[in-house]
Amino acid sequence: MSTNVCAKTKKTMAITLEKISEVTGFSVSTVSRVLNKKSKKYRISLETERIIYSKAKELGYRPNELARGLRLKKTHTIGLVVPDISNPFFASITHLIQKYLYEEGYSLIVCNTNEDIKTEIEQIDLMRRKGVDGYIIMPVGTQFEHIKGLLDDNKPLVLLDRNIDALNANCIVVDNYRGAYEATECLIRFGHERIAIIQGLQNTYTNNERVRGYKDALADNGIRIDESYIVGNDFRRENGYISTKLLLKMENPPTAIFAFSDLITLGMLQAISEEKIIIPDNVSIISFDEIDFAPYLVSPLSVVVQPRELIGEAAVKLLIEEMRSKNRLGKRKILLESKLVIRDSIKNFNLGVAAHRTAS
Amino acid sequence: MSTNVCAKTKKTMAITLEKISEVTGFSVSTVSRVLNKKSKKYRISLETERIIYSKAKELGYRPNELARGLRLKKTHTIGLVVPDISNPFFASITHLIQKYLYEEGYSLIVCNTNEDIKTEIEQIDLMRRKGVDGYIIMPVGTQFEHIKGLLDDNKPLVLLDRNIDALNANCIVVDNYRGAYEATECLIRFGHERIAIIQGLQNTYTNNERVRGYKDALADNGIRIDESYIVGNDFRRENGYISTKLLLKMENPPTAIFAFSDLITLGMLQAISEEKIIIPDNVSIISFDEIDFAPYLVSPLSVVVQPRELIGEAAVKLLIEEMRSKNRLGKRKILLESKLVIRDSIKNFNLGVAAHRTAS
DNA sequence: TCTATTTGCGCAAACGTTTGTTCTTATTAT
DNA sequence: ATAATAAGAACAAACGTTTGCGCAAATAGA
Repeated sequence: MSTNVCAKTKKTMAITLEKISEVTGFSVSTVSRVLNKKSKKYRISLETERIIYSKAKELGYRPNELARGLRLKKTHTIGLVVPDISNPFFASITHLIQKYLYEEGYSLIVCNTNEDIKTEIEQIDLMRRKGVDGYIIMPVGTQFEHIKGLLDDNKPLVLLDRNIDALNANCIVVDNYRGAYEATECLIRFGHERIAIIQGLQNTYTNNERVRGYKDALADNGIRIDESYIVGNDFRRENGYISTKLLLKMENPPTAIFAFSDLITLGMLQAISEEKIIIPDNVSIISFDEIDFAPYLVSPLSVVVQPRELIGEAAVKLLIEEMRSKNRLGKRKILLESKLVIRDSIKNFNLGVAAHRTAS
Repeated sequence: MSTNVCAKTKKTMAITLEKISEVTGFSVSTVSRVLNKKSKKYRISLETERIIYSKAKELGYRPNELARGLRLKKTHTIGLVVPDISNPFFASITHLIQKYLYEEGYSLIVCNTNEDIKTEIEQIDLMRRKGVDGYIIMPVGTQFEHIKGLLDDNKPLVLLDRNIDALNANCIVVDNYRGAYEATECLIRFGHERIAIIQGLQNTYTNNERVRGYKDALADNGIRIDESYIVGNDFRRENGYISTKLLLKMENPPTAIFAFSDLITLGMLQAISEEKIIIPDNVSIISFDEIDFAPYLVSPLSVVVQPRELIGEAAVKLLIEEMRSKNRLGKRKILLESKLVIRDSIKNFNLGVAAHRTAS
């Protein structure tokens, strides 16, 4: 191991093809071909192959992926853009994406945008410069010039969780409209009419769809839409807290609140707890996103579950497919179903008691 | 924009220094120097600078970071190795690390090891080949040859959450021993003697320390250590579920259970719920790791909180410092304090009632 | 006017790969 | 014995940067 120490700098130098070439006496090209398993194709003798292999192993050769990427224009790295990786929903998806990509031999560069479009633009630009082979993006908003630019490179790209209609890109989304519609309808069936929603970030795809589902459910059931029951503007906890406080203080407060994310629900629970209000007796709640602890809350929480595993798996599958068959196979838009899980957090006015537990 | 389309392949080519050199008539070196803000140093005229800048902007020049990395031996990328990014604790830390690194101008490559040493070794090797500038690692176990190899390159490295004593590396850990000791002691003060623990992965630093804290607390209070109350071997949910079932089925079941992770607690709650056992009347519980929903659970959960923000921030700070001052400034080991938060999940035998709420 | 200095910029090597082409030698066929 | 072929391996260009050095022209000093 003393062979890889640079004489002048005394620093250990990385083992390169050249070094192996020197010690074996074969040219760099031959070494490269052997190590890339191209011996047959280039008719390298078995003896040569054996020598090179063993020397490479002995020296602990490790190919320089930068050089390789430069030459090959392939980095085996995928860029993932996510709004907030500390959100359990996104964390879970990230986990799955990383897992599947690893199985396919890809690494992952992860970027948080914190729902900030400027950061998103910068981060995507950076990934592009780093030569990632493809992108999985959960975009912040409806602005998309920077993503359009990406499509022009024609590197594979899939939009996740949030679609941008104006963009001809692969995308995988959950049927947010239907999820919200069903949740709202369920509340209505249980006798609620004053139903509030706490929105997430406005003008995001998911939020728009959910609001639409909510409104249509009300309209279809002949309930007037009261804009004062539509509050909030952020998917985070603080929004849930403040918005709930506001709702509870109304002269005619809602009998049910529909929170548009798990973190909003967290803030909401805090507010409700502080106000010493009882779920579901005084207020019913339902939330978007699975919450692991939902069944064990003071009042087991009803939720709209999104199929995280499917989302992560489908994203990688789509991306890999597009990488394999580089010829245009048309962009695909995949719509996944959400699932309503009713627990005790909804009061059933028709029975005069709490809703019957349907699932755990 | 038609200038960047390759005549033969009809594909859009990336804008390179060479392309800018062609259209402006200046050499590649001059273009490079201008774009790297080295005009003064190399005495490039302001006029030239202006021309090059505007052309670069017009063409949308984007430096190839692979080439740059190859030449400069710097990638401005940090490798993060995490056991399970879907775990809220790790997700939260990852988020913070990414945030701080971004502020410092670094990207993040993230690897999940799923607590598997083989994956860890592979992933670290891959990062090394990709030329990351530094590493933040939450190692799986106590095996460390592969990490030692990293130290030999002398790239900055910080071990997080889990220390490896045998390794002379920077590291940031929480005082797991003390956290476990205090939690156990609290249970004892409340009159518990049959205290069980559900361990995480054995032979990890965190687990070892916690077990040690638990045992010492018992010993110091004159309680015999009963090995049958020490169960489990994994930080995940399933372990919590199964281990709890086993504990509850014992002929002489524990009056309190101390879960070594949030996910273990989740499984535990499921088991307790299925067995229709009441917390804290029939069994008291306390858990390692903050759980956002802890206050709103059927029985508000007592926890040992670890300072996530500090962990993430300290990790990045240490790493950056080591990168800046490349001269050896000695490895540092930082120990952070955990905090005990008592809620209603612990029965106080001394009062004959549930513990008084101390904090929310 | 002649030399010294400064100004402005280009040449070319290097980073570590991959791969089409070419070159040498050995083998086979005629 | 000669030509054709095959086997084995080396050459060199290319990927897109950065940077030490050198060179010409312009300016300054004498």
